[in-house]
Parts: sequence; C-alpha cells; structure tokens
Amino acid sequence: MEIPKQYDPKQAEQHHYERWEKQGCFAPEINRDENAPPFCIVIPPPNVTGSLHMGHALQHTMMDVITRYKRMCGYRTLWLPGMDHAGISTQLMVTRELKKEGVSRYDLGREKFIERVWKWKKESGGQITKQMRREGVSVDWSREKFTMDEDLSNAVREVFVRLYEEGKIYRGNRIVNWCPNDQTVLSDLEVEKIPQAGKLYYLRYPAKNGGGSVTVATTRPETMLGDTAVAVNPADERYRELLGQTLLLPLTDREIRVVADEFVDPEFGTGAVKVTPAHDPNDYDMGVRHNLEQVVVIDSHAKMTEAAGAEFVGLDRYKARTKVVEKFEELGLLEKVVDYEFSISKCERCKTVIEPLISTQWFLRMDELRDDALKLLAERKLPQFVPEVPYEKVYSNWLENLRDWTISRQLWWGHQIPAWYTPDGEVFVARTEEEAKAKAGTDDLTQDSDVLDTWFSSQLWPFSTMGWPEKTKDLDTFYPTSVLMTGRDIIFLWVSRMVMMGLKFVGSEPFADVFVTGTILDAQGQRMSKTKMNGIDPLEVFEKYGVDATRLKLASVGSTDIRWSDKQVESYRNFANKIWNAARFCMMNSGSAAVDPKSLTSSPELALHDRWILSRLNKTARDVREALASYGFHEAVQTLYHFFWDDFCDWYIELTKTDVSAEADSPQRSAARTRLLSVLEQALRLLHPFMPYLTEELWLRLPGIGSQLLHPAYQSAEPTIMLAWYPEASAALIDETVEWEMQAVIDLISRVRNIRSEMNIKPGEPISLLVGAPDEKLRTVFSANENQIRRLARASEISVSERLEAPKASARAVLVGGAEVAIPLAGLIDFGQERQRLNKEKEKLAAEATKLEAQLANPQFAERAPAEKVNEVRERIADIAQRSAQLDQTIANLE
RNA sequence: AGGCGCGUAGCUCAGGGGUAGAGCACUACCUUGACACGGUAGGGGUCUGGGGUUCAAAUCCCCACGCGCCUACCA
Repeated sequence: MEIPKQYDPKQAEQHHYERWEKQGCFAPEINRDENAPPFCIVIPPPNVTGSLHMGHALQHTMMDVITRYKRMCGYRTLWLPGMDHAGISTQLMVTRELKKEGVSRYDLGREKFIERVWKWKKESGGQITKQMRREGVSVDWSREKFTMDEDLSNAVREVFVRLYEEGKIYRGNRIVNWCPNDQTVLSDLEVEKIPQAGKLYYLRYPAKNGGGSVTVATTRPETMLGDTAVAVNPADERYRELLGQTLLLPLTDREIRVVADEFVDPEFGTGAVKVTPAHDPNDYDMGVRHNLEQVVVIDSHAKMTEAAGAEFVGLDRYKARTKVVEKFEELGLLEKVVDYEFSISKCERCKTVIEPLISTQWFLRMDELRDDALKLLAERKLPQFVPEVPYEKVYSNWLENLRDWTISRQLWWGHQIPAWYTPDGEVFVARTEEEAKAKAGTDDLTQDSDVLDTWFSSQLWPFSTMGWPEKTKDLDTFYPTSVLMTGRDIIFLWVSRMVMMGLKFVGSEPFADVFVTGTILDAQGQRMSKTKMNGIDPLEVFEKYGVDATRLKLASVGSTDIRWSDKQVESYRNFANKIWNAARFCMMNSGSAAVDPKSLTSSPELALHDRWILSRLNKTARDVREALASYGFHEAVQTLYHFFWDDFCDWYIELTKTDVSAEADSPQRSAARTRLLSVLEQALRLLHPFMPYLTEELWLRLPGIGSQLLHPAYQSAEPTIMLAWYPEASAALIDETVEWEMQAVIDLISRVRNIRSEMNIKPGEPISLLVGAPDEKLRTVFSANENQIRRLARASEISVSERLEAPKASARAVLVGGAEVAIPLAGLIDFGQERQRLNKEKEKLAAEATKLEAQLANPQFAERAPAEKVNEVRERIADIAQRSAQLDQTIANLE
C-alpha cells in the first residue's frame, strides 16, 4: 500500500479544482432535479485592483462552506463571482502607471485613457480571481461578472433614468466633500474623521457702530475671508443687544450681520460663531436659513480665490491661514490662540484634508427608499442579521439618519452619467445617446462628463448580475438570494443600498440573511492594514500549512474579532494529517472490503463499539447541520474535530482493530472493515465543506466509491465527494443507552490507565484487573467487552464479579454505578503512594459533596428549584457518598 | 458627545442561570504495526472588580475600571 505517512496539501491542491471546474460542478446546472430548492450567494465583488487578503479569505471560506454544504444537501446552488471596477482606485493605479511614462491622463484624453484602463484590466487586473481558485471556492466562473460589463452598465443606466424620471435623482448646487488631490467630490462614507491636535483661534470683529466688538472662535481662520455673518443663540443674554447689528469684517471691506440661530451652542467658545456658508456644511445650512450670501474664497485646488482679496489670492489654504492670523495680530484683533483637539475630515483613499465646497453635483434622494427598507425590517424582519445584535441596530440607526447621496464623481473611469446637455444647458436624461437626441430634438448634445460613484453600480449587484432588467431565468430562480456574507465595514456603503435598490427595482429584498464576519487582527490586536504593513498574506499561510487547515481556522472565527496566530492553523494542519492517517489505516486494512452506506445501520448483534460509533456519527451529523443552519461555524468545526479525533480515532479505530485486523478471513472481519470504511466515508463527507481538498483526495482513493454515493440530484455526474449526499442524522441510530454503556467502558479503561500512570507502572508491565459491579447490566457490559478492556488497558487478564474481592496490595478506583476496579500489585505497590493517591481523590469528592449538601440544605432550593434539579443533586450526593465509602474501605484495607 | 462590543487557564478563544471547556504551551511516561503533525495520564481558572435580581449568577441587571469599534454638523 503506497500511501505516504504525511499528508501533502500541495499535492492535493493541484488537480481537484480544475477537475471540479471543468466538470461543471460549480454551476447550478449540475443539479438535474427540477424541483431542487435554490440556494444562492452573490460574492461581495472585490476590487479589480485588489489582491487576496485575510478578510477575503475569511469571507470566502464561510461562503464556500455554506455553498458546498447546501450543494451536498441537494440544493440548486449558485455562488456568483465577479469584480468591481473600483472607480477611484483603478483610475489612480493607471494614472500612476502613466506617470512613469511621463504622461498625464489629460495628455491622453478621456477616450484613450479609458482604453488604457481596459488594457490594464485585461493584462494585470483581477489577480484576485486566480488567487481565489487556490482557496477552493466553488463559485460558478461561467457566470462571472464585472460591474462595467455591457449588461451591468445597461442596468445602471436603466436605474438612473427611472430614478431621474421619478424625481429621486436630481442635479443641484450644494456644499459637498471635495478632495483637492483627487479632484472629485466624495460621499460622506468616503470621508474619514481623524482626531487631530490643532488650535482654536479667537478673532475679534469690530462693530460698525460704537466701539464694541464680537469675538468668534474658529479652527480655520482662513475661511473668515468668506464670512457673511456671525451667529449667536437667540436665548443668549450676552448678545441680545448685538442682534441685527452690523460688523466690519476685518481684512475685507465687507459688512456682515449678526444673526440668531438655535444651532449655536452658547457654551462653546465665545458663544458667537462666524458663518462661512461657502466652506462649512453647518454654515451652509445656516446660510440657507438666513438667506446669506455665499462667498467662495477657496477653490477646487484648495487655493484662495480672487474673492479672498488681492493679498491672499493664489495662496494655499494653510499659508492663507498663517497670513490671516498674522494680520489679525497686527491689527490687535487676535484675542488668543488655544490648543484644541478636534476631528478633521480626510479623503479615505489619499488622506488629503477634505475641503467643503459648493458645487453642482448629482444627488439621489434617499427618504422614500430608506423608509421602504426600514419598513421591510420592521414588518418582515428582513434582512435577518447574524449576529442580530448589534448589526440590526447599526443598520437601522444609520438608515434613520440618512441624507441624500452624492452620486456623481469627477472621474473618467466608471459609468458615465447618462445625461446630455443642449448648448443652452437644457438636460436630457436617457438610456442611450439616440434616445437623448430624440428627446431633445437635436443632435447637438454633450454628455455629462462625470461618472457615477462606484457604489451606484455595486448596489445593483444582486440583480444586475442576473440579467436585470431582462426577466431572466436566473433572476427568477435565484433572486432573492439566500444570504449575504460580508465584513461589517460595508453595511452602510453596500448592504443597505442593495436592500433599497432590490426593493425598488425587483420588488423584493435582495437576500434573506446577512451574516457579518469578524475581523482578523494581528497578534497585537491591531487591524491589518497596508499602511501598517502588518497584514498576513493568506497565500503564505496556504503555502505553509495548506489550504484546508487555513480554511478550518478561518471557519472557526465566526463573527467575532480574533487575533491571528499561526499556532491555531498549525493545530488544524495536524488535524488534517490525523485525518490522512486515519484514512491510511482504514485503507491499509480494508482487504477486499468497500464502502457501503448500508453497513451503517444498527442491529442488536453489533458490538457495543459499533453501535456507539453509529450513534456518535449520527449525532455529529445532526449537530453540524444544526450549527450550520444558524451559521454556527465555530461550533460545527469543534463538533467535527472532536468527533473525528476523539471518537473516531482515539476510540473507534482502537476498539475495532481486533475485528479489522484479524488474521483469518471471516464474515465478521469483512463486515468490520466495510463498516470502518463507511464510517470514514461519512466523516469525510461531513468534513468536505470545510476541507475540500483533503476530503476529495481521500474519498477518491476509497474502495467502493462511485456515482451511487452521490446525491440523487447529481446521479449523472462524475463521482466526486462534493456532490455526495451530506449525511443526515437518523434518530433511530442515536442511542443514549449505548453511549452510556460505552462511556462506562471508556471510564474503566481511563481509570486503569490513570492508576498505571500515577503508580509509575511501565506500559509493558503486565497487570490483571478485578472488576466488581453490583449492577448486573454493568457487569454484562464489562464482560461483553473484556477483550477491548484488556487490550486498551494493557491488562493480561480481567475478571468481573458482583463483589470486588482483591488482595490488600491492590490499587483501586471507584467507577460509575457503584462499580470498582482493583489492580493487584503484589511487590509493586507503594502503600504510602497509593494512600496519597486515594486521599487526593477523596478530597475532590468531599469538596464537591460539601457544595452540593449546602445547596440541598437550603430549604428554598428544595421548594423553588424544579424537582428534576433537586433530584439530580440528591443523586449526585448519593453517588459521591457511595464512592467515598468505597474509598474509605479501600484505604482501610491498605493497612 | 452618544451608541455598541469585549474582559473566562500562561497564550488564542469557545460557552453561557444549575458539576468551568477546547487548541496551543507546560509536566511525566511511551519510538505499542495509521499518525511523534502521534499516544497515555496529569497540573493549571474567586470566569476584571463591586453591588443587585434569583432557591441558584461566569452567565441576567446596575455601577466602576481596562481594551476595542462605530456613529456625530459643536465652530
């Protein structure tokens, strides 16, 4: 038999994926059952510029586990892959490439630039799709989509036009987040607030009449050049007289009013606020309320405009700040400067400080869409978040406070806005240029040069990828999808928007469940990030420990944040090797036996350990299915790990060795071999969604595998474990009595081993066992399993009787049900040591008894606790009393 | 400023009103015919602290401390 002693993950990872893909195992069409229920996941499309990181590996593992599981359960399964065109990232990447050639995108022009991006995409984009194949993800590559594909772009235009026609999309002149570096507007979600140490400047503005003045506090003195008012709280007594008065704005010849506004907090600063409607979102709102002029003093490159005055025009905003402060000081109008920590808005991508600017952009009105999403959650509890706490609240709170969304971007790479202008500025929104021309009645049109926010197309992903707005078969079959699995960072950016769009355009929710994964942190508990360089490359982990071991680790992460540790992957690598060697044993001892699921039915003639492993196997299938039904990945992994290692390897293989490796051929021997192989085969199926490569590698080697093991929906497919029927628990095979009996045997063996170890009896030293069991049933169990006990406890002989009669020079232990075991140790026993060992045991019992007795002594306990609990405590006390008595006896006998 | 989560063995983490768990690490023994990436047996925890509810709290509630995360228009 030529099976290596160590599992080689790389070898197994080499060929199966290609075979699966070629044979169409990933496509839903492999399922020939017309009535098969659908199961569908759409992948959160990674950026075309991206490469695989731990977050992907984590999410992909969980999606793959569920997908493979559902497929094995006979669902018509689709996991749809694809990529996002990632507007800004991609444009920056290509721009950088061009820069190396000494060319700017403007030199190239829009059309050539976009051609260049496509060329880049074709040649070096989408690295991630190759890396994903290594992960073993069972996505249907034949349906792979890209947000800039022709059909997805159609969907984008369709949605845009319909929303425009309904008045939800509008063009407006508003204050927006502007990135002076990327030269584009950004949505609120693409801006991050970073706390920063700064200064608060107190500036004095003289009043026009009389010698008075007002002091305002600001973090941005340079914006004072654009001030058009000072605001105070109407309830603020201090400024009552000032209301309606006129101030002389220093450094300018402008006169500004003092207005009253509730927004102003009298407690902060001086209680008077300078108002710069053109350069601050709050001031903008105040400006609207008080009909204030908007004086633009900073331009799109964050330089001062002409309106800032001759002295300042052309200055960078920070240079202007210094200069403004200097001037105020010269004029004696700078009251003070204090240290002040505040949050500053930065561009999420390039970290440039955002400049709030007034600009004409396209917006999407969110109120109705938002209300529908909230209604869906309130009335039908969709989507169902897992874990529900805290994500359901996070999601609904955000929706409740939602503002209109700035959807235009001043980029070239993306979906160009389907709006055309006549020379005199009239706008026509249409699906195509032809349609626009027809509407406008002229050919002289110019298309809006902006593109849409990348998320505008991603929000359509669950249905645009399935052919919407056409009524396709996929859409009919797979929408709404089953579950969305993602990290918590895009609940707002993506999840909520998909819900709103799904409701709006398909009329139903895009997915039933949203499973939110945890975050993998580095060993110090910090988030992995490119800038910190603390990321762990999943491909390196695959290389070192194998894909399956890594997947098992990732699957067990679930939804909590976790610090990365190679150690855990290593232990799953060991587990993989354990599985390999268990299978190796089964196959080396299989002879002419073959896998046969029919051998997995119980009958009273079967030995205890056989009935036991069937019970354990079925319980495992039940528990794993239950765990996966509620996305309990961690629990599923633990259940499988312990079933395979503890139950199957440590006990069952050991217990069945005599049967399986008997010298002489017999019906019993071949039945035992068939059973062993079949239990293994079932275990491999249970493990397959988590460890696809290892299980396939082994499964294909098992004797007797074939199409007959596949789920009926896949009967015509080539044999592969990924299409085998996922084991289903049979309640009839779960037998608590059998498990209890087996546990008694296991306990006996463990107690004997414990004595051996504590008494320093060499493993080779022959011992004999005397077992006393007043309970007849227990005696039967022990007697029936004499051979097993002898072998596993390494005893040369064993005798079971009603009452224990053993020589004084024996080591003893008390077992369940009043049973006892004694090991005669004439000449070997150290009485002192044995007494010590027994006393230690007695102390343990005594401590437990004290606790229980105190509980029982409490009259309230007997009165109020359920009778069942009270009885349980009584029984335990009785059991402990019996054991203690036996121990006392044993200790006394030692003398 | 609000909201949320976390604090359990040396480490990384499960669990969660009724006997405190796993893996790794540690100790001792074992090259036993599947596997030393292994086997057997052990040691190790006032479940952050303090109150409360309850017959019973690691678990539920409140407070404190520590650590994270998210949201926010306080100049």
